[in-house]
Amino acid sequence: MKNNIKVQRAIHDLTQQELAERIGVSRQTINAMEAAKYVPSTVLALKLSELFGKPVNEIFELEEGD
Amino acid sequence: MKNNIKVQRAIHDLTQQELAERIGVSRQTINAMEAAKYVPSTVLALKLSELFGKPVNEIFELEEGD
DNA sequence: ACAAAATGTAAAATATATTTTACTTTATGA
DNA sequence: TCATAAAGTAAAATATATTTTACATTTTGT
Repeated sequence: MKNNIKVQRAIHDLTQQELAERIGVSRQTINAMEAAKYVPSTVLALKLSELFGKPVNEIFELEEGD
Repeated sequence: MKNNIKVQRAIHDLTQQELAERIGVSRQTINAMEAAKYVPSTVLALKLSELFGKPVNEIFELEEGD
């Protein structure tokens, strides 16, 4: 699964730290998520969706092998 | 977080077992997910989205306390 | 160039998703 | 009614998300 969190974060001019605080996770979680190092929960995906004003499907996308 | 998986499953006329096989999880995972007993991964949400032809945001929704 | 902020990364600890097995209860069709 | 499929549930085991702490590297502004 891939995502465009880094782009969305740039659009909304947020640091990883700020984004982390807004959705209630650690900075490392944001960092690892952007690097697609693991699969976040659906609650996190929905929170990002809400904050960015974008559907989950436009932030996250399935890849081969998922 | 709440969801309408049970309804979607009815629309597509699938048993929990069949749905589980389609998206590659156990039947208990589907059952527990319908009962909102835990938060599934974003990959699962996207697979349901793909199978049901519905955006993740129309299958899952945040609630107070999430 | 310097200082400070932001980002990348990693290991250990903890919380939680998911599986497996197994049993019970409920719905469905002959 | 009887047999069977489907759904509900639970405990233990395993995999994985997330946090915490800590440090290295890169970026940014002055």
